Amino acid sequence: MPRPTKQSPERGNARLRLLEAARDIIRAKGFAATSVDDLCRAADVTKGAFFHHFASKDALGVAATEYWAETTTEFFAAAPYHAPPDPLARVLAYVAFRKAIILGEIAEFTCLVGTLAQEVYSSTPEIREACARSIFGHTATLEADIEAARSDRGIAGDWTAESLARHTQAVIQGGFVLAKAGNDPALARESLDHLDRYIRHLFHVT
Amino acid sequence: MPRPTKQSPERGNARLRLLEAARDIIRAKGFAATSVDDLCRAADVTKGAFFHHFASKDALGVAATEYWAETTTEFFAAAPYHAPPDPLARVLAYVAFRKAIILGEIAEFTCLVGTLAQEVYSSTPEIREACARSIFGHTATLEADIEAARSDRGIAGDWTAESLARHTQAVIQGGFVLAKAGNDPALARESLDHLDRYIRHLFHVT
DNA sequence: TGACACATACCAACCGTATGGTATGTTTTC
DNA sequence: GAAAACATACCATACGGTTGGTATGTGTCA
Repeated sequence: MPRPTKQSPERGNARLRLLEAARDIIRAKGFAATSVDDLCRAADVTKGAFFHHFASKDALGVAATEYWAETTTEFFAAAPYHAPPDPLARVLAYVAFRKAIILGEIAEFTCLVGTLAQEVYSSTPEIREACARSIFGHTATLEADIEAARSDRGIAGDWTAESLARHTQAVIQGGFVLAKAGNDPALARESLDHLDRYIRHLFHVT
Repeated sequence: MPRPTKQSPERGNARLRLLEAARDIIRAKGFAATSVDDLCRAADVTKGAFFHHFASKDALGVAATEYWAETTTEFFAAAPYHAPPDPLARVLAYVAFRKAIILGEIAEFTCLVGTLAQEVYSSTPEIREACARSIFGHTATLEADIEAARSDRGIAGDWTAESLARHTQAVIQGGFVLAKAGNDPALARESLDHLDRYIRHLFHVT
């Protein structure tokens, strides 16, 4: 519920700006190393505004995760990989798309919820659960195409669409970890090439 | 350089105990959320001992990473997956072994350097570099078997042994991220099944 | 329609504590 | 007795969070 004023049109944006700051700073520094002051400084608001919108730093973490889930859902929904009429083509286009958007600074293309989950999984269950909703909500959007491709082509194997959808995320997240360790985005792209090859193998296409 | 005493045989172990505490606590809470006092308490030593052995908390981070690299190197060197005479069998045995050791609490089977790299990659380059040495030092031990399997069997493809070795680590690390997010070790094991299937596909075996 | 009651959005200053780190003293071994 | 291996006591600051307050908007009823 932003309420801009005639005098100060910035007013009403504090919450959103804090969420954007959280998205960017936490991906670079991690959650624990990001202070409330860091966020306020980046969002150009005071601490009073912070604690007006969020009951605690942890609550900001949950809100930032949910904000990430919403924005990424919209982003992927609008992405071009849904275009092909063939389900398998859409799945492969998804993998290609994920590879194509690995560009620029590491903090810019890596995943907030992967970072957060890895860091706070045991200390802050609320954040962990929000991360799970984001990740597995996304896998759910992939599952339909994978299952359609599988039944269309009469593929039988000891794997499920659900499991393969999750595996795509594991490969992506793992690629991010290696890219961070090696300080090289190519390490993340490389694993997506293997994933592409794996899926083609599963569906007997080249 | 431990120096145990006749009176107090605990003495001389402070450094090692701090490293063990770091290994366990950082995997559960993350690096930034782990305080020096946490580590001293767990290792049952004082702050004086901590800063006698480590110049700073960051230096402890580097040392803990190196300690992790050494101990895991020994652990994997002694593991049974080296037994098969066939290189491909060894590679598949490695994947099976990695799956088999995913047991118990999440903090106990997940990887210190993956967690650390994800958290401090941009804030503390020395730790990030130590993580890279650990991870890519490990992939180097896999490369020989993969390459031997590939040339033995005359496998040609647009992938290298080096790249596949790295991909195994990406899948493992990504599995850990999903296991943490979903609070379920089975999510990590599941991705190793996909990795096993992928490698068999690459080598045309069932 | 206007003014009263109330809610929202935000700010500046402050508080108690936990933190990383230091300075100095004591014990133990070679 | 020198030096390593600790322990004790302490410091400065950064941290998450609180407080009291102001400005601005909105619902409502005479």
